[in-house]
Amino acid sequence: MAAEDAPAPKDPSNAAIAELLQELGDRYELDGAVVHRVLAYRNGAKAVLDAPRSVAGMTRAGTVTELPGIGKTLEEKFRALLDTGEIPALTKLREKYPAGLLTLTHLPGLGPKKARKLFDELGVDGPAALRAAIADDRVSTLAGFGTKTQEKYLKLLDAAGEDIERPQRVLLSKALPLAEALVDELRERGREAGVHRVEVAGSARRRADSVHDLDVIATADDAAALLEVFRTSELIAEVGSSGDNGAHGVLHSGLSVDLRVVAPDQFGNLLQHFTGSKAHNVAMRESAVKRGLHISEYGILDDETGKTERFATEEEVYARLGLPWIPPELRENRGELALDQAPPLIELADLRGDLHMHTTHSDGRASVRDMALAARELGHEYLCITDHSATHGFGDDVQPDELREIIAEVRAVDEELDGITVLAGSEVNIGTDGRLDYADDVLAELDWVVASIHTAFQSDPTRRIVAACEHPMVDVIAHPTGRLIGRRESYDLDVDAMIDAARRTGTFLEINASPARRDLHDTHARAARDAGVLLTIDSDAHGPDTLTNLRWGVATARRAWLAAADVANTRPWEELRRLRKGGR
DNA sequence: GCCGTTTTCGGCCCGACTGTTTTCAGTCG
Repeated sequence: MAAEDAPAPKDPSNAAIAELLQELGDRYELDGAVVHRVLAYRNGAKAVLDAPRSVAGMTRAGTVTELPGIGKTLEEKFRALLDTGEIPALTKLREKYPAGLLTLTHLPGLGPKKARKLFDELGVDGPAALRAAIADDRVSTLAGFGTKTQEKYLKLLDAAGEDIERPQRVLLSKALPLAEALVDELRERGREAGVHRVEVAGSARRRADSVHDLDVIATADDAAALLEVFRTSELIAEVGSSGDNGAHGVLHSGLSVDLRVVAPDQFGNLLQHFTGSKAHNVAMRESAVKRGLHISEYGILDDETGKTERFATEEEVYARLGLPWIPPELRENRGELALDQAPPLIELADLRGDLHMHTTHSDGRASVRDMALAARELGHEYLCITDHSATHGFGDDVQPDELREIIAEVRAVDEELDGITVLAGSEVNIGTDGRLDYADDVLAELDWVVASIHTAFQSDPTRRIVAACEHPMVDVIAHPTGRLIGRRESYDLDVDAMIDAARRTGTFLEINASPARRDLHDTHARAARDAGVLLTIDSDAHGPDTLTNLRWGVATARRAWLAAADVANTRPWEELRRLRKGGR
């Protein structure tokens, strides 16, 4: 094969590029760069992660500097990465400082300055060397270090064990119910403490994919009494430090919780502050400073009057800054601070049906009838049974004959049950050749066809998904990127190409509501909507209990700025069926 | 390093806590 026929090296994903920028920021910080330069790299990493399109592609097209926080220097670094496979500045910094030094900065309380000093003065190049230096009592002799610091490091090293990792994040579906249970308890048992308001703040309130801790904000007549309720809650496994207006605890799951109790007239300021995100708050403060206003968790200081104004509600905080109240899901500094009014966002109650779920015919745990009853109980107008298809593994395959039996069963249950429409569908595998694993005449008997990739992720998913979009009977592409939050990156998919194919062919794209997927994720779902593609939100339930997954899909849809009209299954089935691509 | 009702240079959010210090740097959220 001639050299020019060799397949082009794969473009680095946005996640991979963001990781490199993050590392550049960390290493420049270690190198003693001014803090704003370091921040610029971290902002760049966020911009790349938030970008709905391929940053490698944008770099080639010369449009990458349109992203906020990406300037000429970062553009050059992307070019170098694409041309040579590496960023020279990063290569140099990697030679200059050992990786173990960055690992050390993951220890809480040991930052880049301290790590650098340990390296320069004692030659400490990682956890093992730090342990040895402590054993020789050399750390406490350094200027700026003392015996307490040395003891703290030893404890941290012992606690961390062999490998020091970044703090783990917990899926929202695990964390939010725990936060809500705690809030309920504080409201109930806090009555005697004269509790006024208790709210979840932080990334859980923003409905992020995952959270690393929980923040709860409250007001009460008797703060001390409310803190006592917190400390004695059965949800709290371990009570940490605790002061007059706040307490820290650890749940049985290991998740950290901070409770802050404030005066009622500051509740809005504190809730806003602790809801974040950091990027949202920083951007909001920067723009406020230009108008002589200084925002903190305690209030808004007006330079003209010299007075700090406190607000009981978030609405008043935003109004003082000339902004509409911004729904927490939008607070990621993705354009929400330029809004004249908040966009209408979809709510769970807007969904009329659920178009992707499994039964015992494939890998589900309940029958068609039980799924239908559970869906009716939830108030759905319709549901669609979409078991796996002919090539699905693990003994969960459904051959064409069995599919016809399922269709007959679905028709019978639909006939039997009042108050809900039961539809017959399938989640059809997209093969490596881009073809589906049922013949067209079989597919033609279905009300709804879901297509997705379950195998051979490395085998050109873009071409396969585009081919599926072009199939006249495919209604929707399910969990389009294949990611599993915190566990598996998306397969190498050209999302732009998929969105374009979906728009061109009238194929819907799914926001799979399984809490470990939430796929499409927010930025991609927003890009799809902006391109004119209709989304669906589906539970992908494998039993009656997971039909309520829709909640997490709606959370993602709201983070994608979607209104009810942007989601196909907010429509009655009779209307939705007419929206399917032509020829059906 | 980015960016512009401070527009090509000079700025670039806010506050708490800790431990080491004689007034503050480093770290964190």
